Amino acid sequence: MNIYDIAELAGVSIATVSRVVNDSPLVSEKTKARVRKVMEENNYVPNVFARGLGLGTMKTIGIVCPDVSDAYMAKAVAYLEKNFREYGYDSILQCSGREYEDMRAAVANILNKKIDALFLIGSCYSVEGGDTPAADYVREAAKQVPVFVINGSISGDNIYCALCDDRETTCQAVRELIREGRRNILFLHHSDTYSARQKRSGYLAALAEAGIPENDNLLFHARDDIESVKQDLLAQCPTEVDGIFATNDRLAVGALKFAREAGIRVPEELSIIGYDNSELAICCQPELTSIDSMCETLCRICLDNMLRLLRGRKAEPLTYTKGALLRRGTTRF
Amino acid sequence: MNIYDIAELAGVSIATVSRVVNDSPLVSEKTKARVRKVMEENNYVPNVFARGLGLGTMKTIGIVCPDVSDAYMAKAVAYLEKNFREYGYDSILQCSGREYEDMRAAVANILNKKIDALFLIGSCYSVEGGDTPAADYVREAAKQVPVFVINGSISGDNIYCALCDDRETTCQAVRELIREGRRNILFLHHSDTYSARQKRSGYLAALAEAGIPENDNLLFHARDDIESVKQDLLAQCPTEVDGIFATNDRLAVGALKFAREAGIRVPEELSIIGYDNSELAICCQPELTSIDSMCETLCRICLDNMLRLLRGRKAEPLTYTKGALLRRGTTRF
DNA sequence: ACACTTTCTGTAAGTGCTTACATCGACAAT
DNA sequence: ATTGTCGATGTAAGCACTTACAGAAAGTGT
Repeated sequence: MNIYDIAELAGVSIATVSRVVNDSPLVSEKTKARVRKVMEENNYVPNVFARGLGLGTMKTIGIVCPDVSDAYMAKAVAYLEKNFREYGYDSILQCSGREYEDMRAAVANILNKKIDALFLIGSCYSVEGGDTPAADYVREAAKQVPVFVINGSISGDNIYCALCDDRETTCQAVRELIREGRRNILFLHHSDTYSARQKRSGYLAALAEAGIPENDNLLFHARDDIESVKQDLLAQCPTEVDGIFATNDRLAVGALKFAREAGIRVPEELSIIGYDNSELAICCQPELTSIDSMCETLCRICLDNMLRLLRGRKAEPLTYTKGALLRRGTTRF
Repeated sequence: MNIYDIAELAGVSIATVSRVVNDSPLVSEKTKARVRKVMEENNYVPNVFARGLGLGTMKTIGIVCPDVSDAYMAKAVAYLEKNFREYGYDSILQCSGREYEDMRAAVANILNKKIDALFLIGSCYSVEGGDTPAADYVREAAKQVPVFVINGSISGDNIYCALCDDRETTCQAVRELIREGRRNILFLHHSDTYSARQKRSGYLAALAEAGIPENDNLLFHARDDIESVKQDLLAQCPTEVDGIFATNDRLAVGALKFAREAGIRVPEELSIIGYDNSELAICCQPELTSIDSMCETLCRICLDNMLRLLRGRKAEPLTYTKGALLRRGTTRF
């Protein structure tokens, strides 16, 4: 059942059918109605490929993220997908893993699909100064199609980023720990992404403000699963630590488990703050004080930028939001 | 840069270029090499739409799930997407929500994309006897393209399901609770999906085996977020309860929080078992005994079935796995 | 040297749609 | 009656590929 069949059945030309499909004002309401009826009766659906060939676009948006099974990314993907569809776009998804080459391949592959826009999720696509190899292929991609980065920052033409001001947000959170009287605050991180570095920078700034000297022993690198974090801390956590700022909730939960095992009371002797406000935070005991990193807000910003762009208007290349500190049981404030 | 340009530059016809792209044995190695070189130099990529038009397929697989931000589904999507790509397929994703009409629309929409196979994730697509309205459109879809259902069961031609034998798995778990000496075991559930009914059936079977009479007060319906579950249980949990079987980990964690708030010791006075073995399970204290519902195993089965089918061989319409009980701190066994 | 394969390459006809341009009828203005 | 205008429809040329079929080149056997 193709456009010719419909044209024949409706007694019009294929051009008219095509116009009806696209709801062109060039067709009279009368013929529109007639053609539509024939289409419904034969449940005709235009062939996407032919359509794409003619139009050069298929109304799809590509999403690339390192790993959808990560809660933050899953939330973002879910939100984006839902909203895209409301505007008539479908999404094609590609999980790239975290290796440079795989990410590059993922982006290259998804570009071949003639997408109308590319969304990247996660700070692993970020670039500090703006000139690491990882950013190159994104800039390359941006030559073909607008690129939107959620929770990451890449400078360049046709690249639009929305991110949480992790530095400032972290700084404020650490300030609160200091106000509680904590002096030996551990910075617990896993990877060395842009986002992690921003957080570290905010952490150091808060210490500096309070006149607390830096201490390299307090920059603690751990593996990224709950059990390993616990083990790593049990093995080498400096004894004087009275506060832990973790770059994500999983690490924070690991820290909490470490405290329990080490017999350290939380929050009496040790305060813990997580990041991302995932479901893990309200799952543990005491519930974890965490930072809402505004996943959906960032998605919304990128989405709005995209719509603006598609309507021929200007979009904002870089937007910051601030995270919100959610006070719960692992801190005293 | 299209096939004509490459043909001209390489001094061959477009047919030859096309054959090189498709690695046809009809082209001599010599010309293949020459054409490939030209393609690389100009980084030529065949147009997907034209390709799709000619071939009638674009090597993409559709995935429909109610909600990717659910941990189980996210895990499945991640696994599938990764594996599809290994076999040269891309994935297009659609989150359907849990409403019947939305699910129907999602499936209809994704079918228009000329996908090569359709994957459905989640038991909300399931059908007990095989004849609820929800199954109709899936059967309709199966006329166009093979359908694979992960953790759900729909009978029909060209539909291939893989699911965890929730009934038997639940039955075994409840048996263990009984062996522990529990007599008043609460069945804590949220929705009324096929999967939930299977679990209930297993629960009842275990009770029957042990000669424990059914008690409707012990079939407890709660809302599906941690805080609400806790509230619901605080409000109306029968006092004699000494065991809780929850249909997912979130509910189980809610139950754990309830116990803590009600001053009931776990596992001394109350045992709790969850389902899905999500990260939540190892996050709480004591860690949650849970059932691994074999997400990736089920995905693997469907994937294998698909590959078999694409190679023209027969696939298994219905495969069961058994879940694995992971004993942790919320039970005494 | 000839016929006959075999191997490789080219020609051209799809594939189903969009859209610039042409056409046609109706109606208004002259 | 004649020209002009405008709205509705049709014609045909893309769009970038695949592939059946034709044909040329090369190799084989006699």
